[in-house]
Amino acid sequence: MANRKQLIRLLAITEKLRNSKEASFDEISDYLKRKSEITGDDLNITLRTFQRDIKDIYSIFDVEIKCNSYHKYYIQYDGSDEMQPRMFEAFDILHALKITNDLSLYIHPEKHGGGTENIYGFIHAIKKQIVIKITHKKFWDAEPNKRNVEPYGLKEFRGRWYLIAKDKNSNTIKTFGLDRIHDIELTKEKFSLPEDFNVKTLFKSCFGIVMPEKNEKPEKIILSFSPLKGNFIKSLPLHESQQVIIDNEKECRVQLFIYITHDFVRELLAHSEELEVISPKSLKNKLNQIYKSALNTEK
DNA sequence: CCTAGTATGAAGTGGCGTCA
DNA sequence: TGACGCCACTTCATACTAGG
Repeated sequence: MANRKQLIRLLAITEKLRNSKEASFDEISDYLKRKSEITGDDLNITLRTFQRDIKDIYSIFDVEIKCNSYHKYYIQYDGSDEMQPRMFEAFDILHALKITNDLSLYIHPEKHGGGTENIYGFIHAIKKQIVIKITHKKFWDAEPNKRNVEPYGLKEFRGRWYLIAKDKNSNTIKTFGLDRIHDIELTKEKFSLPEDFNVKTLFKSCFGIVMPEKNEKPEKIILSFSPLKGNFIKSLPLHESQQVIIDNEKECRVQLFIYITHDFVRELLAHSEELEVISPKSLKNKLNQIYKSALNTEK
């Protein structure tokens, strides 16, 4: 299982460089020393381990750290965008819970509903490229099933964590809700990541975590919201491709470029009469059909 | 059957030499 | 000077064993 201390250290280094833009190894070392006093873990390291950590931070968190000509380290590329802060949060909570173990008499945390209790195991397997056996239970299945998967990465969507992994049975990339995974087991088998694989580009045109069918293509979607709802949609975009094309006292019209997956359709249904689908026609028809069948009381 | 102690292999770390 | 490969050493996690 992944070394908890090491992960805390990687987080601390990333945190330090995020906060102070750039720092020399000595400054980072000082920071770790101070952090050690707070957490009780000895996080002190030598330059050699620090250099290894830089590589680990890149492979686990997709954060690239470089050294400039003034002997200062800085974050050159931060691929963590909206995803990692939540991950850090999950770690922090986990870590805090570990620290406050003695307080368990007084504190009763909900048993990590998000399934994050296995997160160290997942990170370890992703990093080491180890095939894992997961016991997974779908919402609609009574019986959990076991399957061997190649873990590629983790993704957060609307407060839930998902494992992105290749199912060894069907040879397709799937997402598994962490709260649906009851148990993980590391196997002896290793795998290698496809060269063109990148979690971010994989989900670029997805609404959430539902993967499109093989031959499906992302589509240009134009939606018109009521002005009131529009304010909400503007502050909390449906997707990163969202662009506001009309914004007046009558409507707020936005354009998206994504796959029409069933989770996206469900999201649209939630906006009911405050939303009108302008295009494509097929999506408009789909929504109409769902509304119609919902009204059909004959069933 | 459970717990504490021990053995063993794996993973993490530090130091040194080399390269750019 | 920083990055990195290599090797030796340390630490950690797990399996195993003995004793209650």
